[in-house]
Amino acid sequence: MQRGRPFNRQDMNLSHSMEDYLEAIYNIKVRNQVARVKDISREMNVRMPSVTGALKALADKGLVIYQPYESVELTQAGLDHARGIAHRHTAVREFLTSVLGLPEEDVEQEACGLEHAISPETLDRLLKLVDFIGAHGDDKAFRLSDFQSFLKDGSDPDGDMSADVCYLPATIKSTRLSELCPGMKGRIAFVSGRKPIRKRLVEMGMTSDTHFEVLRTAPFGDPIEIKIRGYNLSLRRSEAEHVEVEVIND
Amino acid sequence: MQRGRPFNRQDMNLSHSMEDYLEAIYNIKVRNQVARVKDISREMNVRMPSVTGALKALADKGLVIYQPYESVELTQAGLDHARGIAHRHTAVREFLTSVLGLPEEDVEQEACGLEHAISPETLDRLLKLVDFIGAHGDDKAFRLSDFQSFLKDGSDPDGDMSADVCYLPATIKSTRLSELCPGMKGRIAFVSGRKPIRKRLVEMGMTSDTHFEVLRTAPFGDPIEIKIRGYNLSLRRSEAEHVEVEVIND
DNA sequence: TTCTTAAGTTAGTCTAGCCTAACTATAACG
DNA sequence: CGTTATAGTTAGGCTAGACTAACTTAAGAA
Ligand SMILES: [Mn+2]
Ligand SMILES: [Mn+2]
Ligand SMILES: [Mn+2]
Ligand SMILES: [Mn+2]
Repeated sequence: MQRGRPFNRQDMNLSHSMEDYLEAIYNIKVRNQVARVKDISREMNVRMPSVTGALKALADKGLVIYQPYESVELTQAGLDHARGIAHRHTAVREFLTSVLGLPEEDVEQEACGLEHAISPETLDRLLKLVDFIGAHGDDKAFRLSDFQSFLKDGSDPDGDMSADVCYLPATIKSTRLSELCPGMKGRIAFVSGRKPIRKRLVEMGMTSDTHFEVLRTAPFGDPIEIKIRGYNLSLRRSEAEHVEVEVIND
Repeated sequence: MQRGRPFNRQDMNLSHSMEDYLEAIYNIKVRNQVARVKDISREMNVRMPSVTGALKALADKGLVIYQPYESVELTQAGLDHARGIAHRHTAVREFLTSVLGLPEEDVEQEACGLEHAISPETLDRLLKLVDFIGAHGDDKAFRLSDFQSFLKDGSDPDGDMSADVCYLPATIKSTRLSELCPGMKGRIAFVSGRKPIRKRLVEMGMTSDTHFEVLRTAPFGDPIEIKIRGYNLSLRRSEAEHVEVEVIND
């Protein structure tokens, strides 16, 4: 009851449909670097004119850059938003499979329906629940109160996941390079931002599909050092924020 | 991705909006016996002409009986459907509060958004998760695998909830009288079905707002014996199915 | 360089779901 | 029994989001 408007996510109120378009664009770009109308149409199972219409609406909201006949670019706001939706999707999927034990192949559609109604607080706790249960495995016993206190202060009586300086939820499959922790590996998906920034990063070797490993990060993640193409490369945080990566859990 | 149609729930495909109308009608009837346009309008925070339109749509689908200027009745199909939505709502709410520990007052809207995207399998497991954790309380430890095997065969190593002959999930706040287990108490909410059936049940004392307790049920719940207005009353299952009750956890 | 074809856009239609404004029915009251 | 207030309906408008049909663009093949 009380059919009100959804949660305030950064002052932007997107419909389920617009969120799905944004999510699709993001996922296609992570896979393919570029997202074209046909790709989106195929991914979402709608006709191309529907995509054109959605792109106009998203462009009006400042979330994508859309020039007729060109491949669609995400703005910084659009990218942040899209990443958020994709994270909600994976968080829900992982909850359904790893906590509720539902079969992988059945949960995709359901996750994509639920993701639009997940509040920021619920997302946070869902991520933590999945990680908490993942860390405990199938064997180790725990109390609900253990989880509740882990929620509050990050403490865990069994010590498997307490107070990591750098912590990325296991459910997250793609994010900014600047979010990664030392030891993590990944694949450069695409580089965002304005031309000069993109150019500079590409010249440093941050081209799509290249694999890398994070070597170390300074206290506030600035700079971040990675191993890429056999070289060690040091990036400023402001640069690493423009590099969208797919996390690889070997 | 893949914006397809929702789950097949008894061959009926209701929009989120239509589900909310049905849920509101059900909840109002559980509280008030009758649901009028104004009540629905207030409950859902929409204007009255929107309600009139929704009622016409629901009547076309055979879920409500709608005669201009009269209070709205649920058909048997509509009642079943509505009860299902209300159960999804409460299951989600209880999960959010008792497992994720979110504050009661924050979760209503979110539950009402999520309920529309919950599959039957997920509902089932969510109900069981809440019950399982409820039965274990905050203190007793358990493994995820305990829950998983409880899901499969209803067995629980700690024995608190194994193999109850009669089992009603704790999250369910209102249902048919025929679903209740011996020892449970409740309040008659309303009686459904055609006039002669309703009349017969009312003559037996099954009038709205009357409190009762279930004394015992025969193996397949037929007949069911209750204590009501100081008398013991025995009902056939087919009759008890028409009595919608609010469960009272004293 | 022209032809062909796939990708993309435009225009127009339809449905769901909300709204306001204006009209109508019902019931309660004097 | 007529008046009046409230509940309810009808008519009409608007937006979002899908669709088809028809046209346009751009890129590769001949
Ligand atoms: Mn979705
Ligand atoms: Mn999704
Ligand atoms: Mn709802
Ligand atoms: Mn609800």
